[in-house]
Amino acid sequence: MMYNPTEIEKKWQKIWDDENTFAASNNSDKPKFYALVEFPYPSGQGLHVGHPRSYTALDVVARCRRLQGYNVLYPMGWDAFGLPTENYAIKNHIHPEIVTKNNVARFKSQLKSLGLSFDWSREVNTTDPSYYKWTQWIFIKLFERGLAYKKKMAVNWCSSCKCVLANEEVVSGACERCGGEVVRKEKSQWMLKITEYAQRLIDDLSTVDYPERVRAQQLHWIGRSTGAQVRFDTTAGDPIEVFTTRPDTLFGATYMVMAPEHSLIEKWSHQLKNVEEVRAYQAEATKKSDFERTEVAKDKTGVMLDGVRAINPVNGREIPIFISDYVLASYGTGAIMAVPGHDTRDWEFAKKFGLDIIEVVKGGNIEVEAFTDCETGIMVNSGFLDGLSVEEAKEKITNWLKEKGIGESKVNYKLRDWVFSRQRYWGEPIPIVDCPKCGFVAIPEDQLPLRLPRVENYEPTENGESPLASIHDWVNVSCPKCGADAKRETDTMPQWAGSSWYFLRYTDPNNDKELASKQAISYWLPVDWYNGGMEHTTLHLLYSRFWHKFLYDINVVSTPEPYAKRTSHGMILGENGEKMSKSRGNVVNPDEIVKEYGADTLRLYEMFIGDFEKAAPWSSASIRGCRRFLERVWSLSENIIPGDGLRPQTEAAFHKTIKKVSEDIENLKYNTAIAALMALLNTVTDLGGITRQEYRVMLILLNPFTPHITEELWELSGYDGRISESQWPEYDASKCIEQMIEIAIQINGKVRSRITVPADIQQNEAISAAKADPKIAHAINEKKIVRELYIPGKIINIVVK
RNA sequence: GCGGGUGUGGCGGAAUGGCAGACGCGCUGGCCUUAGGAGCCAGUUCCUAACAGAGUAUGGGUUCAAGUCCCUUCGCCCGCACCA
Repeated sequence: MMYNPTEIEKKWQKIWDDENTFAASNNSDKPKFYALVEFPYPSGQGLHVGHPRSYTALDVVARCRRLQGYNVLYPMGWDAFGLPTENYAIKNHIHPEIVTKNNVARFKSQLKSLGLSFDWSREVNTTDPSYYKWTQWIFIKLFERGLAYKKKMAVNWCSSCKCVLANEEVVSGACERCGGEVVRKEKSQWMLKITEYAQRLIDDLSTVDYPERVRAQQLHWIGRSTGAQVRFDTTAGDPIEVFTTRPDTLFGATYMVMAPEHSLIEKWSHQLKNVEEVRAYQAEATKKSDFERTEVAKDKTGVMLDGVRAINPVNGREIPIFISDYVLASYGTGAIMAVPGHDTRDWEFAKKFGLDIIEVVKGGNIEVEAFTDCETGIMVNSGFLDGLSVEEAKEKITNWLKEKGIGESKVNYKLRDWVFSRQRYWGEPIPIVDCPKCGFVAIPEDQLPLRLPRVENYEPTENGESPLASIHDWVNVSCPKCGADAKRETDTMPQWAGSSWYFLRYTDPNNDKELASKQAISYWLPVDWYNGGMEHTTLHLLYSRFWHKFLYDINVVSTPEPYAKRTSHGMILGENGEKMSKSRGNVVNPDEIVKEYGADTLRLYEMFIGDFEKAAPWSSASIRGCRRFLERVWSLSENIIPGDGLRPQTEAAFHKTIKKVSEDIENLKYNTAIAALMALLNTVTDLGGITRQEYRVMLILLNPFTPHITEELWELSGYDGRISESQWPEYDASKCIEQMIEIAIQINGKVRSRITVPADIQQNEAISAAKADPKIAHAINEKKIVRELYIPGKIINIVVK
């Protein structure tokens, strides 16, 4: 019989559906295992070959765990709010709801064709009112606890999406999604206080199993730095507060710099002799985009405030104050003390403006460049700090500042609060009413969900308001608290809202009383293994950790962290090694691969393609090798030879393969697991066939990777029940050892010959056997043997002179 | 600049300090075939007719033994980037 993947794949997909084979139970005596992949955004382009890499990898884990006796939850859903859908809807005059429905249907049928063992009865969709009811509920809880607030501030504005962006969504000055130019805009926005969780987001990274690159990226993004906040008095009376990580260099502070937006400048305007010049510089700075302002190689610019000077608290020296855009209003206090001797930026600025540069740590040459790498240096020109190490000086000066009441130690984070409003239609409405008397009022919980109104026109407006703002009967409401005329918030939530808690909903997807029952959450959480893309490290992954911690604080979830283990797959590139994209013309469509080779071949190939964590180029030639392998597994069913159990000559090979495949699946080494299975097939083929029991083991080991063909061969071979309900084989370590082993013999570390000896041979016997080998005997000849080593089972090395 | 990776055949890639190149692709030769983008067998790091050599980006070191550990230099990828 021929291997016909199209036929058997359809057959088994239907059976799994009909029999609910992969449904997880919230009540089970088995140990639980929660495997999670990032749910996709159902785009109009359909599934990309990159999606199955992640989905198959965790499908392998999920299927393997089921065979190992776990109660496995492996769910799937749709992260369906978002701009592309809205833009498509605008362009084609179809409601986003319809677009979403169509895209979801297409994605779902594509995913089903891959034979992924999702529990489809738990499917969720973030755009479903019964889902976003709870997204809104969480927002209200955040609001009630002061973690959601509205603030007028400079925001990142994507001029193409006509929408604000979070800091995390700006990539080198451009919009993360569309690449459009990002400019600064003053707007009143809903914000979430993620900064309040900064320290816990750092601390708890040590309690979870994340790849180093993910951990490092999050730490860096949160950007904790310790130092001191110091107050400098000024001749104008108002002090300037600065943050510094180097309080030890205070004696070297020869000028100060404030961000152009700093509020003191306005206050001092009447005392400044060069107000015009200052105003001009401020205007220039606001006009610049973020990208221009943060260009690194850029020359330092600035204006000195003429008329106000600061006083260095350690020596009473009067120093000038500048404004410059190299100081950011949004970090620290928006002002710095400049120590040009020991900070590169300050040094450049000082050189340009002819300011004093004082060496306060010995060791560098401050005439040539700032001496920044000076943590081990000794203090000089620093009064009572002279002679101390940098570390001692830090401590002494901080204590001194505290005693004098002019400063104290301080921790700062680069992380900013999360800009949470979007001026768009296709998102969750923010459930807040703005009442002239009561201020912002959350709508009562029993009125959730606050549904998106049906509208004719959902195009963004030029003035930066949400399309919802023009729907008068929706906007104008009475205040839920006092009944007065009030207005609804018309912005919607960002794309990241729904995905910040979706993994909780899977545990109890139809609950209309709670986002999920406490019981279901405590049973399933934390997620045991979460795989997803690196691109979400400082977005979704960080956001969802924040929300989870908040839900932990209000006693909705029972674990401080949502994911016990995170892994990250590499991208699948086009055949030319470049990122797949329509414009490059190197896109591979998974549907066509399934049609030509079958889903099992696609799955196997994507797992075999290379190191799971690294990017790998697609190869339409290599995939044929995977199909060939499956053909050989198929025809092996017609080559069953008599015999019971494992044969003596295959026993070690099988036990070793069971061990290798089991371990490799745990360690993301899918490629070598498959290589081991290929090698096992070669072994039995060389022996002329396979016994029934051997074939059974081989099929189970292969089942997580290629579920359809193994299910079919299982049935054809007449084994009991379904392979998906069978048991994962166990290996016996003592049986992994071959009876006879080949050992290499080295002379002075170079391999000169090999001998085959019993595995349990003793050192002296092994060495005598080695010396008896003619090549070795010849090589030793009359030389003096200095040393003889036998590393059991591995190598013999004879050192001669 | 900072952080995280990474460098091995023609290609994707294997190798708890112990036989470098597993497994697959491709390629070469053969068998089978009317035919082959099918199948089977053999071979395939480089140099060599063969023996012998050389070989894991670079230069050094540790070791009986180094792709693997330590130091140097170089290249590439990803993230962050005037964060005081």
